[in-house]
Amino acid sequence: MATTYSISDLAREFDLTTRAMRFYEDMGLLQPERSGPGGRNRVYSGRDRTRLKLTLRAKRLGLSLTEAKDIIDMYDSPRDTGLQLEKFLQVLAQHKKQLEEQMADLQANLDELKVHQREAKALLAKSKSKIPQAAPPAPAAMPATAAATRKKRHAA
Amino acid sequence: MATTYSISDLAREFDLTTRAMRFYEDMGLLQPERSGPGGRNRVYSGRDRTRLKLTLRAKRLGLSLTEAKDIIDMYDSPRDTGLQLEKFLQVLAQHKKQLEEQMADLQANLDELKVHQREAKALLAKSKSKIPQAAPPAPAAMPATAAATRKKRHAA
DNA sequence: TTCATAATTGACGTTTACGTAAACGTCAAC
DNA sequence: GTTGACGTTTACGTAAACGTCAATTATGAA
Repeated sequence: MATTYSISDLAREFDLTTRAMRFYEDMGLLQPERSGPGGRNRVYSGRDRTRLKLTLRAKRLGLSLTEAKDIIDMYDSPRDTGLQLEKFLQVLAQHKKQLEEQMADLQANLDELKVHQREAKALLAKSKSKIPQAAPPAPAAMPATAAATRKKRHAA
Repeated sequence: MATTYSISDLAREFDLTTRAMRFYEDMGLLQPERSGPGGRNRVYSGRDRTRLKLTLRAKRLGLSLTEAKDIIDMYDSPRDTGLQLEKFLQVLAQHKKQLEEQMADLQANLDELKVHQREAKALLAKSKSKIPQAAPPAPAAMPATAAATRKKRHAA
C-alpha cells in the first residue's frame, strides 16, 4: 500500500497549522481522501505531499496560492495531444522567463549586499587598526531584500 | 539643483498608482518634500526614487512592505561606530543567507522546469515523426513556480 | 469512566496592500 | 468661465491567507 499521512503529520513536517492545510484544500491545492467513521478524517497521499511541498516553495518565491495552484495543476495535468504539448511548452517558456527575471533581481541584491559587506569590513578593519573610537564618513548607496522570514508556530 | 519628480512621474515610471505611492509614504518608505501653495504637492528626490525602486524589487522577491522598509532603512542608516558596523555585518550575513536559500529554491524550480521542457519536446518530436494524432503515456513528476505576475494599471 | 489528545466543521477576526469613490484646490487652455 | 488634467485628504471597501475561538466527536490511556 502507498504511504499516507495524517493532517498533523504533514503539518509537523512542513511547520504549518492544520488550519492552513484545510485552507489549502479549500483552494483546491490538496485533495485528501477520507477515513474513519463517516469519512471524517483526512488522509493525504504522496501526491498531496508533493503538491504541498511545491506550494510552499512557490510561496517562498512570492507567489499567491492561486498562482501556485495554476502552475502545479499545469505540471500535473494530462498532456496527451500534440496541441496540449505545444501549449504546455509555451507556458513553460513563459514561466522560465519569469524565473530568470527573478533570478536577476536576486543576483542584483546579492551583488549589492556583497559590496556593502566589503565596505563595512574595510571600515571596521581601519577603525580597529587606528583608534577604537572614531567617526568615519557616511554610507554609500543601498540595496534591498531578504528571503521570507516565516513565523514559527506553536512547535512546543 | 538636484533632479526631482512629481508623484505621477514616478507612478508612470514604475507602473503603479499614486494611491500606492501615498501608501508607501504612510509606511515610511518614502518621504517626499512639499511644494506649491500651502505645501500641498509632493516632491520626490532621487533618494526617494532609489528607495522606491528597491521597494519594488523587494516586493518582487516576496517581501512585505514592512520587511522591505526594515532592510532599506538599515542599508540607509548611519554606521559611525564600530559597534554599529559589527551589528550591520551580522545582519548582512543573515540576509545573505536568506537570499542564498531563495536562490536554491529558484534554481530547483528552474531545473525541474527544464526537465519537463526536455521531456515535452521529446514527446512532441516523437508524435510529429510518427502519427500526428496519438496518446502517449502520462506526465512525470511536477515542479512549481513563476515570478510575480503584476497587474496592469489604467495605463490608457 | 473520565480525562487528555487529535480531529472535524463553522464562523467571525485580522493583517497586508492597496482600490475606489467623494469632495475639494489649482492652473492652463479654450 | 468652465472644462480638464493633475493634485490633495478622508474614508470606507476588498481580496488573500490564514488565526482564533466554539461546539462536537472519536480514540486511547489512566
